[in-house]
Amino acid sequence: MSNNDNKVTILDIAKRANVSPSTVSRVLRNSASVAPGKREAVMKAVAELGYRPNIFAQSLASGQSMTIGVLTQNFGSPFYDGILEGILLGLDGSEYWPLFADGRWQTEIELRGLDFLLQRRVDGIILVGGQIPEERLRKVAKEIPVIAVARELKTMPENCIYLKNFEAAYQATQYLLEMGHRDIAHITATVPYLDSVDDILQRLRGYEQALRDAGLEPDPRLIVEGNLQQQSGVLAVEMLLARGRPFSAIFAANDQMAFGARLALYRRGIRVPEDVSLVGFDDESSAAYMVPPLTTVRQPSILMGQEAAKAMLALLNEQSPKLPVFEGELVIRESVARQR
Amino acid sequence: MSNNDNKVTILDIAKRANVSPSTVSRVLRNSASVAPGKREAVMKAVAELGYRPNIFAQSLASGQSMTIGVLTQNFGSPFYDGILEGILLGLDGSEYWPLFADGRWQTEIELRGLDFLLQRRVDGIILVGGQIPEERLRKVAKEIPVIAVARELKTMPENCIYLKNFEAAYQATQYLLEMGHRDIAHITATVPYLDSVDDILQRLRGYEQALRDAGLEPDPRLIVEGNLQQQSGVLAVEMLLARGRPFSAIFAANDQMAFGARLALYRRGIRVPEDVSLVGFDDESSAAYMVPPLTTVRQPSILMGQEAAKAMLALLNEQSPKLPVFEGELVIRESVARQR
DNA sequence: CTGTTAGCGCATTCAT
DNA sequence: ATGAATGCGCTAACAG
Repeated sequence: MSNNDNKVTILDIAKRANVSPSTVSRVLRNSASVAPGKREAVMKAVAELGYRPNIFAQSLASGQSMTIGVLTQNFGSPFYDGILEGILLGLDGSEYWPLFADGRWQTEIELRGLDFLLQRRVDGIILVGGQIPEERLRKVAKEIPVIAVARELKTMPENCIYLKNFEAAYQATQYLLEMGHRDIAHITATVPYLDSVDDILQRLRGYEQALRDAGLEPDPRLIVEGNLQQQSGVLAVEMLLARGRPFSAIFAANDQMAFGARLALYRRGIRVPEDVSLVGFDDESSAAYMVPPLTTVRQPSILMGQEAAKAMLALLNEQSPKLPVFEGELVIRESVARQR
Repeated sequence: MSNNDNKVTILDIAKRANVSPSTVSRVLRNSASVAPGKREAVMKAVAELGYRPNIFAQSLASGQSMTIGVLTQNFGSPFYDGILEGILLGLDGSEYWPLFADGRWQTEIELRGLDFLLQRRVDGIILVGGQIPEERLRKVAKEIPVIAVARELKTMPENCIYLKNFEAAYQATQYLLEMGHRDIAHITATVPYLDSVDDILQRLRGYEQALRDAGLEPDPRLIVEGNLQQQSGVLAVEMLLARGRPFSAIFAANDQMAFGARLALYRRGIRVPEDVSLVGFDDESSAAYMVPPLTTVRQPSILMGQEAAKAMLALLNEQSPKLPVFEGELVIRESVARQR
């Protein structure tokens, strides 16, 4: 079919430079010392002929693909895209190139994506969230390096970059308590085809624990469930309102649902923060531009992605990086008011 | 180095199935008819040995990489991510896989990305926005199919999927005029290292033309310049306010800047839409969740991405797709009020 | 330091 | 319909 080879091979430049193909290979990948004169001749020939190494031949011969598989969950979602951006940044300048696959929060699709990446012979895999069973991951990790971002793997903790969701949620809830709130609602989430995402569950647990430590028993009527998307935040608030149980604050498990909640409150004429205070999670960039700006927990997605990329490069370089664990920093903005 | 081959080659399954390697290849790629018995034996062996074709060997031998290069501008930005999501969707089910590169709105980086994709021997290239000179693109297009999304290529119009920015901006401005506004500000944009992005420029032109057609001369004091990001919308409004030229409406060249504008107005105690009406562009998902919801021009990013992917697949299949041109639909929400 | 020789795994003639 | 042979372009021993 339509083939895009400029047909210049290592052989052509070998002839042009009056050396052997292997010498060309050597200077190109700097794998052994070559006489300065020949090196120069090779470089010259390369430039003159506009030579471009055929990556498939390279990979076939060397066994390395120079690619890193990135298995994400939700292409187009602010938080995950931030991580991807970070990975891109972290890989910049390296010889590796990312190969993306999207699991769409469905384990089956995710597994297919994993297979695809494996078939593409990626040299390493970065998981962004997701739900692939750890057992499967351990099998993969025997073959190639595996790093998980925004997911805590119980059985392979040394391969994860994540945020302490429980602690961060605890802190956020505690802040609301300190501001005098006693009736604090929580919007948690499940995703389609899946009962719960561990991160989100940890946030719920942190919320509950903070209440208990303040001598309050979590009230099921104050806990509603969305699906991480904005629209579900709208519905969650409407459900909350319908239940008739009064509340003075809402803590949403992510910013997107907090935005939805904000809109629902607006539609009902409920003011933020005068009537109800609102706290989100993730600190995606829109959070600072909500009206009023949203108090939220900062999850440094870009940084996390960068760290993941760096760790992967280290692993590919036979080193053992120590991965950072992130604390969620509470970013206080005007969406929370003191409750008298 | 760390090599991840399960070492099962076409030869192994040839032996196992008592056929020749070429027969195996034939059944695997369905390139010629094979006796049902042998075909079955091959399939069985494949399954039993867990055979996975080596994609590099395939590519090397066939000259096809089965990948499509996607050159984007701003990984992590809502609008472009939407397009990427669409491309992913459109490619789903095909044998092709996307390879992403990010130009970061800098022509130099973009050109490097293009080279990288070419070196990766992609079978086709989808450009998402960007500024690569058309001359260069035409050269590439001689080798492999090229499709541009969200960018109008003057010299190769049959390869573009874009939105009529001028007309859409005209329409949005006209709407504000119909609502009684006469003093309409516009937030346009340039990006770093670049004077202007053509899309954005077209929106400015559409705005100006609508004013003129209504008998109003565009007032330079009502035109401010951001950089497409949210924060620049804040600054733009502050600049506008500082100029002292009254206005009753703002039309921002994208939603992100509209969000920034919204915040700036809020901070100044200027109500939307009672005091100032606001219109954005793109209809990214947050627009509907702004408070109040943002009137904006819908640019169907996901759909555009899907169409691009489909068109690319058609081209790779030696067909000539006719590409759609999108009209921007004005989505009317509460951020605009009638001016008395 | 450098050239020669073998593959890497598969697709594709060319015979049969 | 099928097997044998050749080559894709490059890397990596292996000799010198």
